[in-house]
Amino acid sequence: MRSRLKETLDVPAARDEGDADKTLTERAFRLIRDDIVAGRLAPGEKLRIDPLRKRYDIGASPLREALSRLSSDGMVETEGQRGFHVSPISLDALWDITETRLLLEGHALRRSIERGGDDWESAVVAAYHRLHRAEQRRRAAPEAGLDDWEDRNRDFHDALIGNCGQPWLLRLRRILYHQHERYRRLVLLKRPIPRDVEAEHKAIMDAALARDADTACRLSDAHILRTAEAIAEFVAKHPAGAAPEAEGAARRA
Amino acid sequence: MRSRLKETLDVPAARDEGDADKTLTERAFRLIRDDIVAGRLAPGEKLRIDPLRKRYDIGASPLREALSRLSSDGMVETEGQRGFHVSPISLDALWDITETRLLLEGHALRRSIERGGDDWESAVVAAYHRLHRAEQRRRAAPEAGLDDWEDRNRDFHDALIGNCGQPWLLRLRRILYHQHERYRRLVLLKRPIPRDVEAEHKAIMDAALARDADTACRLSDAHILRTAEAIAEFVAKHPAGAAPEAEGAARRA
DNA sequence: CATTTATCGATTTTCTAATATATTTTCGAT
DNA sequence: ATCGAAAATATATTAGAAAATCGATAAATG
Repeated sequence: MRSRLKETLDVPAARDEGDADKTLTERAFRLIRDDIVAGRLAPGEKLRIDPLRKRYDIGASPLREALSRLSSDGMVETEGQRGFHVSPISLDALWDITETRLLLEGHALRRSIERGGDDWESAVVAAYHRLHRAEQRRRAAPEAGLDDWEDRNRDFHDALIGNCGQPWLLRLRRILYHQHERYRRLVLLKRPIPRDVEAEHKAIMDAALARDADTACRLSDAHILRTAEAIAEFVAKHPAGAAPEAEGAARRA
Repeated sequence: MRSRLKETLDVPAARDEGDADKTLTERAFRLIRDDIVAGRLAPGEKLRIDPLRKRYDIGASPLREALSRLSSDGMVETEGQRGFHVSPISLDALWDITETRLLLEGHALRRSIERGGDDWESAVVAAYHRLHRAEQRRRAAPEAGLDDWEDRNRDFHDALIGNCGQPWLLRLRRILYHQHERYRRLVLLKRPIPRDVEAEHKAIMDAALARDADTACRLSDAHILRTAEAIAEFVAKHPAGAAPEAEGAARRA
């Protein structure tokens, strides 16, 4: 009778939501979102339809539908008859996102651990392994595999909380994760990871597999908070890009 | 520097998000969502474009954009190239939504109370007063003012948590509130409110104004849980409409 | 003369209408 | 009955037209 919670466990290393780009709208959605998250579309930048059409080779309607969905996810904003633009960033928003994510992720992690199960355990171990490999590879070629590392980092955190049995909780938390990822990557564009994130991941996994929910949540909170603090520090020093209104479209003047 | 948190307090009794329907897309978004929440579009019902065009007198593109946004909010689902349909309902989803909302609403309420402030207090009192008047009116004409009562009930709960200072928390919680409202109204279509909800509202407000966050959260949790239990009981007895796939479109056969 | 207000044109966004693509149903043959 | 091919239906997409906004220049006012 129950139908869709396949995101929960079935495909541990699956890509994000909808998976395969069955329609141009889905394709546009993923491409634009990834460009925003990766910083290739700058915060506050105006998103005019024609340039986007050429950039992605996709017609106006699918683009507008994708942008509509992204506006529901808070990645772009749309105002009246004035088109779309990438959501600006700010320190306030960073802390808002961080605290709310802390709340959701903590709850989901605890539930996930309490429910336990063999499938979940092996999914966590597998995801950690894949992430570990990406970390090693990244140490060799620091700039190269960032996209890859991000994918696996996301998969690892998804696997940890994926057993909580609350699709809505996971859904909302994923929105925040993507927002958080955007802030993080704006920093990672210019700096390497500043601390031993790998060890933190291992500690969280060990606590989770030992069914020690309190410790796992504490470590997870610290993990997220440390990241947010690093981002905040960076943003405070380099205020560039903080809600710069129009940027990147300085083609005319 | 900070820009948009006007939803938080500025306009206590404001209607939902985007307010005025500046574009047909916004208009379609609100109309369809309200029809789904009010049960005029049944759970699982297929949403074909042509019938919708005639129903709302809006073209295909704005409709599709509105449906795209609604799919991000979980009100409709879209699968590959097979169009849109109203999200089905289920007991599992009800509890998922309820528990997740409990988490967000509790946190937001506590924050809101802790931060206090005169503006917030008066907004809460005003919203309660408006709700109170609607309750009285509804006792006189039980069926009539349901839409009105729902608006004011939403405004009251919004006012309580609106002072938490976390726009993202409010944003995600609002998604869940609408989902919850949908389940509730599917029941209210056929039954009156089964308990003294008015007294519960008053108790929550009193605790909030007394800055007793623990009590307010406890009462709020109980309030939400009791509602969910009433819905669950009803849905268990009347399994009709639970993921009925295609319904209401039984025009052909 | 400086500042504001009004107006026009260019650009952009929004929407309608028509085309192409995919899916579902129907119908006939095995 | 079951399967497969073809028609019918619906969806997704493109192209083009209508509405609105923005910027610049000109007129009006203090």
